[in-house]
Amino acid sequence: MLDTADTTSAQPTARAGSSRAGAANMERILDAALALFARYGLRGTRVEQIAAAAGLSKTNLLYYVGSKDALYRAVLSRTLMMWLAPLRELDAAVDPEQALSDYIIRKLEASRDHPDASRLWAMEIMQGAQLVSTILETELAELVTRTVAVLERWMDQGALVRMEPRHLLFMIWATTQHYADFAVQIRTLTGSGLDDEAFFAQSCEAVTGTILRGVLMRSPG
Amino acid sequence: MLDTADTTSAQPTARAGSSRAGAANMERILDAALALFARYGLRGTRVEQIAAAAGLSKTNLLYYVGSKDALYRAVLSRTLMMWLAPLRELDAAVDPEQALSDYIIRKLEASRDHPDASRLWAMEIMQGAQLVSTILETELAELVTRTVAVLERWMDQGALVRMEPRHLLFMIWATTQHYADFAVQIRTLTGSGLDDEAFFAQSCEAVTGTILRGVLMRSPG
Amino acid sequence: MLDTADTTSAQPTARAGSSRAGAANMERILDAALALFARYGLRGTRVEQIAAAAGLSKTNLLYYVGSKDALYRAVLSRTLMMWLAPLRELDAAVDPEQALSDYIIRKLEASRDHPDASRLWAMEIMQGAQLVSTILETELAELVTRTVAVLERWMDQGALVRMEPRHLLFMIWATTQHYADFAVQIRTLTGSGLDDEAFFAQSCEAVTGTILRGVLMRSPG
Amino acid sequence: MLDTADTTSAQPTARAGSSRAGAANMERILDAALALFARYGLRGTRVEQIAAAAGLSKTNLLYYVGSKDALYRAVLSRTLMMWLAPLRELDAAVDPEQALSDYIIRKLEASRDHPDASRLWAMEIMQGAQLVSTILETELAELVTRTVAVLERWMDQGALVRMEPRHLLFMIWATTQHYADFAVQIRTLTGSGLDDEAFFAQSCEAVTGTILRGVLMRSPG
DNA sequence: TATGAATGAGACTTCATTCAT
DNA sequence: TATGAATGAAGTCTCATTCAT
Repeated sequence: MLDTADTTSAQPTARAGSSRAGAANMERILDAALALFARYGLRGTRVEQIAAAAGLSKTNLLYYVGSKDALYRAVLSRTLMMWLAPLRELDAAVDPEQALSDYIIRKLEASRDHPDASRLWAMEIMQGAQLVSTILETELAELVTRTVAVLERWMDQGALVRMEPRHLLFMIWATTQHYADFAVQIRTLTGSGLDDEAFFAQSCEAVTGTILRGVLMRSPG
Repeated sequence: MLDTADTTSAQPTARAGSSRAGAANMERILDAALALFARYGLRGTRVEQIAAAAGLSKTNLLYYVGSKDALYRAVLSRTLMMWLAPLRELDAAVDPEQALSDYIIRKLEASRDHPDASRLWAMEIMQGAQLVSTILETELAELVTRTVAVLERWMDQGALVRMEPRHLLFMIWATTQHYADFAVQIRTLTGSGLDDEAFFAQSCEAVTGTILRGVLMRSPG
Repeated sequence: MLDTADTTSAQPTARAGSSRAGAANMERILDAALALFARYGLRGTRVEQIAAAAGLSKTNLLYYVGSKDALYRAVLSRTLMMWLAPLRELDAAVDPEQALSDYIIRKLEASRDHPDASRLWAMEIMQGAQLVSTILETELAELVTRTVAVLERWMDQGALVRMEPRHLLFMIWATTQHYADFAVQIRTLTGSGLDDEAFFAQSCEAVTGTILRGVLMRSPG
Repeated sequence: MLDTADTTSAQPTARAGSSRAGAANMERILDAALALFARYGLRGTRVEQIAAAAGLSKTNLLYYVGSKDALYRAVLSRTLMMWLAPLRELDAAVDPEQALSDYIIRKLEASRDHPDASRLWAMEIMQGAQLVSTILETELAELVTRTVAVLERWMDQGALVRMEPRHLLFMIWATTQHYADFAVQIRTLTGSGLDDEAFFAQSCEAVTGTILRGVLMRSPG
């Protein structure tokens, strides 16, 4: 059963999952759960659905995960890691153009590779961030503070347009995640999505180009 | 009971609610439902919750709306109107700087004044746009086609940076709606939200500034 | 409101229905209710259905009839009269062949003209005769006793085959009412019903012929 | 859960109930349901009632049968088999007197042993045969066609009085089923029922005697 | 008379979870 | 581990009836 206390552990301590087969099952469960929770929400997803998607019986699924809520928390904590990773990797050492460009691309790649994670995160925040509020207040806040310092340094150096740095972060998050969260809408309006290579490149170009032009003091070379 | 066929009518024809008291109740119901659906989703919201929030008995609520699903559809159709309105008003006659700036501000005002509507729309899209797919494919697509033409004309005139115009729309939507959809996260990280006048101004400035710099050929005056 | 105590009164004392329009409404209500109760049963019929069929609002219908149960009882008591009438008219003075023949024809006419009444009666009996048990035990029992005496006299006279006379009554009831109660089945198997003149004649002939041959000492002339 | 598609299967395929205990439960459920549906109708019977009668919890009952409607259909399909069986066994090889006599007795035995089935069938037909119309049109119609051929042959041979053979079938059905369907009325008027051995014999004698005398060319030996 | 509004007592059904094997 | 059986707590919706006008 999942350790229901530690919300942040990506690899939840499980009474199940210690064996080879068990671990594999656990993976399948988490994958299936992510896909379904991201689509139907916590309440909207039925345990039986997840079990079917993971190829287990409902009872057996619960044997592994303890409860629906615990599973949701486990999925969420895994998602969190994915969500925070790109920001952690923002490189303060390189020049801002390169750093921001890399960051935006990594975020778009995340949107392309883990759209469900992005959507789950979005739904969780929109619904009040009940379960992740702690993470927001600690890990994320801290990470943001650090990033803000970097951005401000760049502004002080005259490399970036002067603005509240957090808004810049919000804009990057918003634009990049939009391609995952609103994928259905985008597909309806363009006929394509990030999984299409050309479309990915085009989106990358549009987002990076516009934002960099918008915040760099000199147009990007 | 709601007219469940016409999903697009903002003022759902009600079997009940034709009288004075009925109409007032209907308003209260739609308001309460929007707030709750946006927060807890369709499945996560209980009819009784909505009834309580609207000051009616559960039974009486159902007398007006017929069913939870029908109510959801009614709320959604109302939300849709709010969501599409700003884009409809985009003025092709004025110069692009003014037009885009106005549009962004209107979108931010919408995020400030109707954050629930924005969130409901977002959730609906993220969950596959089951109910609004028709609207996406017809009304929205048409509106976008028209707007794209305007943007392309501006690009042809050398006023805007050349890019796929749809990405510009996506960026505007993403950045402006982000302030409503991720309000909790933003509040955690900044301590404020769009309801704060100064913060609204600051956000406006940041978003409009960055985007306009990012897409106008000459820096905005 | 109907007098809910007196189950047998065909013209229930109503607080409504004293005026011209009221009486007309009451008729329409009873007709509509009979048709629906006969088809869907007491529980299976909704007050609103009856109201719609009678051209009144649900509330107004209840104003007239007091309650669904009271209406059901009123309809039933009316039905009862129809059901008992033919037996009351069985003429002990004429010869048995004529008397039985007439009775069977009257029963078949009743099945043709008031199939709903027959069905309602049948359903009521099948469901335990909760409401009509009193009538069964008093009026019907008495009527049957009288008829049995007549039949026995005819047997004593050697006009009829000797048998328990009640079974003869049951057979007549069963065969004649069958054409109303199982009309759907009959129509499926023959393509016709008692409303068709030829079919009515044919049914009459078959039933009277068989029963009379079955119970008269000498073949009917 | 019941296979709700195949209305005709007497042994409804159940998602649940494959094990020993499950099958036994299923039997108890169907029995209880038949008794109650026959008495109170579909709408008039509460799931909880059936569950109690079967010795299960309401939830567990639904675990087996899926829904009230599905249960009703299952009961009905079982009833159908009972109803059609006697006619299937009508033996064209023996002489008409014997064959008809046997058939009538079998039908009376069915009325004695499965009165609920008879009543349920009757109610279903009276209410329009919504669910069994297909069976009426196919299986029953076919069976009747075959039987009609047999009866006509007998008429051609001069063994039976010439008449539309279907009316003879109707009369047999009507008179025999009457003892089940109108049992309450019969008991009120005679103090007895088919479960009483003497009464059964008497009824048998009366019905067979009358009908055979009514349709055979020579009085039965 | 007539009707829109309102309600409470059900009734069906869903679903996460537990039990027993 | 794995699963069929069982359950209780909820949740939606129906419907006869009453209220107020």
